[in-house]
Amino acid sequence: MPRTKEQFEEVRNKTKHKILTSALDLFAEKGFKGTSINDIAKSAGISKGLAYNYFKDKKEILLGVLGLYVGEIEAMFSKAERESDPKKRLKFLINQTFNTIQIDEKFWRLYMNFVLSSEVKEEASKFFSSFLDKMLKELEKLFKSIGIKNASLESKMFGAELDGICFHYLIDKHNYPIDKMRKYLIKKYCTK
Amino acid sequence: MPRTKEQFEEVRNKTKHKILTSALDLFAEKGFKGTSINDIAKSAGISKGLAYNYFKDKKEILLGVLGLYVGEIEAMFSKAERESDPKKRLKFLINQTFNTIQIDEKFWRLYMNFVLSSEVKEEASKFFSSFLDKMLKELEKLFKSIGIKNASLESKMFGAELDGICFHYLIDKHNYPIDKMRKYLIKKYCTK
Amino acid sequence: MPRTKEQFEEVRNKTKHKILTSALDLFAEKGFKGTSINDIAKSAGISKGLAYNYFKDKKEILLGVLGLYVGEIEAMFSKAERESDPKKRLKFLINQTFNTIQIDEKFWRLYMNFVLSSEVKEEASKFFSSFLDKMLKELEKLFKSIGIKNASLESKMFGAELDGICFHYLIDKHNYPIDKMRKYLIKKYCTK
Amino acid sequence: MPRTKEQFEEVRNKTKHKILTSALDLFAEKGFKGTSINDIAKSAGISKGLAYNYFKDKKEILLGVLGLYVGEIEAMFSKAERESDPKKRLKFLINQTFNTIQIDEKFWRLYMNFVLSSEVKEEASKFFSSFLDKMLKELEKLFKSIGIKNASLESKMFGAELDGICFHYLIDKHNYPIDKMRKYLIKKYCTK
DNA sequence: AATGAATGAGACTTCATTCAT
DNA sequence: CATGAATGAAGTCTCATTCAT
Repeated sequence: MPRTKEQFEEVRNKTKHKILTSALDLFAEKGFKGTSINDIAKSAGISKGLAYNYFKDKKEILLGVLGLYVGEIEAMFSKAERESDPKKRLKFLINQTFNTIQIDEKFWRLYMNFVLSSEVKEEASKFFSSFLDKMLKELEKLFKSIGIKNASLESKMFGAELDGICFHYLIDKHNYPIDKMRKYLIKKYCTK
Repeated sequence: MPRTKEQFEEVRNKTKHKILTSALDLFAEKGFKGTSINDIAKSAGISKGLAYNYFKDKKEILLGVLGLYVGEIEAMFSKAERESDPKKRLKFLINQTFNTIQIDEKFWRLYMNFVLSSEVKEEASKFFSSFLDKMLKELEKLFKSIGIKNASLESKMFGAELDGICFHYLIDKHNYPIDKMRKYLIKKYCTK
Repeated sequence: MPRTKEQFEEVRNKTKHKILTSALDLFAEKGFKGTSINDIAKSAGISKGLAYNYFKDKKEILLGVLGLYVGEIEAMFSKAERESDPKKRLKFLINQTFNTIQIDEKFWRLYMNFVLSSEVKEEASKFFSSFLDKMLKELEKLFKSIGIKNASLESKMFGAELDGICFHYLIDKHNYPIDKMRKYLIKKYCTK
Repeated sequence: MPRTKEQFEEVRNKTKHKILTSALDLFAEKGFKGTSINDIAKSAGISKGLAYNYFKDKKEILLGVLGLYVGEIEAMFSKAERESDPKKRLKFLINQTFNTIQIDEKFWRLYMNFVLSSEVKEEASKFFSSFLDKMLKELEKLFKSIGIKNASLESKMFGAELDGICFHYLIDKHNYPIDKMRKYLIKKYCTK
């Protein structure tokens, strides 16, 4: 008797997720080109061929990995919207950003790697660039509503600080004083 | 007799340099794994085989590329030393950094790409990490001598700003207001 | 009790037939190697696994497809036998041949493809070669009984004409004047 | 010291030719899909990788094989042009065709296989179809100039005879009376 | 010093076939 | 009887590296 659709669905989801998380780790560590399907399959505990039952090709796996975080990031922004006080909203965003940098470290490593490298030209680049763009626009709006003068420049500097901190944290996460940086930023931007 | 030797030497150096600059462009654009020896040789106008006459293997070419800039960066720091006034020294460093980001854009793209991903594990990573470390230490010293309170944190924030700006510039160099950012930084850190 | 068995049988036959006709279409269009079991299963509206419930492997499907037409062709010949007048018998054969070329176009495409290439060496080749041989022998007998001089050669030429016409028709069926060719042949061989 | 261009050229031509003739044999016997690059390389006595130094991909090898004969066929036609007497010209063409069928048997096997199969859709199909078309047009013209009534139909029948004979010869070349067929055709079409 | 032909390992990908359910 | 997840072999293709000349 065949399995029910639900049973298949569940197996598929499990395997798919295992592939994606394995791929995230490997891509983040060794880069896209530096990671073979074999690496991913082994790490996910499946056969090379099965990966192609779930993803049309290697690029699709990368996009799948990115997809894992799209929802999360958008959720963060829309959740921030609910906070009407601009400074509190900014504080929330800072905290969330620092949280995700530490929790989803692998993803951010991927982000930093791919937004510049264009190993996978169109697909990933598009994703990352648009994300950065969106974030900077959002920040500028927020800075304006806080009443910061020269919001365009200030928000860009703030964005640079965030990405610079993320960058340095990823390079040497064990020694980087990320929590001090977080507090510093909150004090600087979110108090009168 | 020595004449001939010198001429040989000069030809060798020229060829070597052409290989390295070709490689830099290609690595920066397509990544290390994405660039073939053939690509480099063609771009340098030589044969594949000849490249191996100058470099033991592909990794050596990468290290050679990095070596191109080691001297330059160290020169910058030691030149800054000559300026005794700390604020002027910082100003000099900021200006030099922004200059090199724009002039040696390809190198910095490489730097940002490799420091995280380690497509070529040890060799390049080591180079880049140690460079970053050195720079941050230097900055902290400088901030202290300027008399900035909390120099450790402030210098790290300043480092993050520099790298963040570099990062965003490389992502979208045509639209990024890099000169405004430079002026902003100088005003912030180098005036009373 | 027997009722249920018959129903089962009917379902099986229907499914089997669907697989075979789907396979014929695909084999004729994309070749044996160019057609996957998945293609066939999808086209037949069943699962990949079920195909193996009906056929041991891919080759068996091909043989099954050929089997679909064995009966038909033999029926044609034995039906022709019933016509005692040799010229009428030849006329009948010509008409039947032209009919089947147009109706069972896919099969004849398969025939022409496989008789030479032997993608599937022995099985299909044997089938097709023996069919051709039989046909040519039959024709020679017929030509003799009509009283044609040099029946061996003439019948071979006639066979070449039939296969040549089939060949050209399949290459460009929309523009080929197949009905004119048919009439021409009948006039040439079946009238005094 | 590097080899001269001529030396390289010669090596390349030799290897390329070996690849093409090996490929012709294999494609003719086992089909395009049924022949692996490994098969070809082994048969040509080279490494798999080297094949790609000469041909961009497998399709290019096929086209290269076809190219081997393009010149030959066109030469045949233009040589026939020089014979002003139409019947003699037709006789020449018949003889040449039968010669090439026997000498270049492998090529004609390829032709018959590919013109129908569309294993390699566009590239090869185009080549073969246009060749057939051209030949039929040429024949029709020739038949008209001979003064044959109903030249269009007669020339098509003649074309079918040629291809049918070729077809049957390839199926069973050891037993097929190809020389008798040739004489028969010449007698039929080229004498008063 | 210089060339590019040649190799071979390894990458991506496909697919016939098996099997648990 | 029926499903499609899973495997593994095999195929296409790339590329760092070697080597004869």
